[in-house]
Amino acid sequence: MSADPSPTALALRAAGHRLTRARLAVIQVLDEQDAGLSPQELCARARAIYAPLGLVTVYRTLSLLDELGLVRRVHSEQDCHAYAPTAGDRHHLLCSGCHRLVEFPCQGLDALVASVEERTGFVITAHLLELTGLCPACQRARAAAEPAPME
Amino acid sequence: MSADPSPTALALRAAGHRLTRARLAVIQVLDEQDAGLSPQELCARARAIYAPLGLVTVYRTLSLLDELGLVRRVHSEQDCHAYAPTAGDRHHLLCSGCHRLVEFPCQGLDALVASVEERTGFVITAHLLELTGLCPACQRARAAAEPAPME
DNA sequence: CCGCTAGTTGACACAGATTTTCAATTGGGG
DNA sequence: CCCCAATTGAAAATCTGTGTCAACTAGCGG
Repeated sequence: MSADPSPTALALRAAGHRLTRARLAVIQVLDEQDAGLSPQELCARARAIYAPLGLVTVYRTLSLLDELGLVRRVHSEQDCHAYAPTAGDRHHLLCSGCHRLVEFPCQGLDALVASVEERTGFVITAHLLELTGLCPACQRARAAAEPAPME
Repeated sequence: MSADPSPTALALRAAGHRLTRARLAVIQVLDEQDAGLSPQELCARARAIYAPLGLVTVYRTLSLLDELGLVRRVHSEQDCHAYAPTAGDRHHLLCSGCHRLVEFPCQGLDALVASVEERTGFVITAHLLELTGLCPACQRARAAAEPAPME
């Protein structure tokens, strides 16, 4: 009941900001979820922890955390304004049929990043990779709907 | 004055849509720029070509072009809703210092895509890759501003 | 070349999301 | 424990994006 090992909260305090109840509630919800949450969803869930929390404060807390690099914005096609805690390099695989979102770990991108850095002189600090395709179920559904592929 | 080789316009007509002045203006602006443009910016620029253009029409045109895969949404951190013409598999490299947008051709992603397809059973049809980093100029600027890296 | 019709358009109304404003509250150093 | 500046929440102001509808026009048929 005393240990509060949330690295996010610690980082926030280290940056000279106060650890208020509102912020702790937001951080706790963010830390528990790793799927993207919109400010609205986040606020709703955080109210279970700290009832008087206002949506405005959620926005402010998110932008503060974002500035400090403690959360990341997730850009899915449908919901562009979801936030997730900064955790490794996760990427998204989106089904264009049923809009299911699958996450997969980063792998095999290092060589590409290194090559781009070399060619452009940039120092790459982050990457966003989203693959879009058809999941197995939607492939079957589509195959059933379009009998002959015309060829 | 007669040749209008805009492949985007042709594709639009091929899909059974009318080539109206409003749409042509939007397409022309999109084709001229390859940095991401927000609907607002797009509308402002397109009005130089076709003054009565309404913002509503820009939204409609963009979503139509998006459906047909003729434009792509660029998810930059600041402006999540910018659009850029789809041109092959180009990817974006965004400088977090000066917000410059550089494009680079797709390369070295095939193996990763194939591996994800194999593991998930998805058929990947598109991919969005955005790298964020610091361009050479901003690296220099930053180095000058922060004299000693403390180490 | 002309007229017709359905696809399109622009203005306005509307719904939501995000920001600003401001007085009241509160974290945490002294 | 006190105090002050950082922070908060509510309401209002902005912005962004969507739905509605009468007027307009691209492009087909003649």
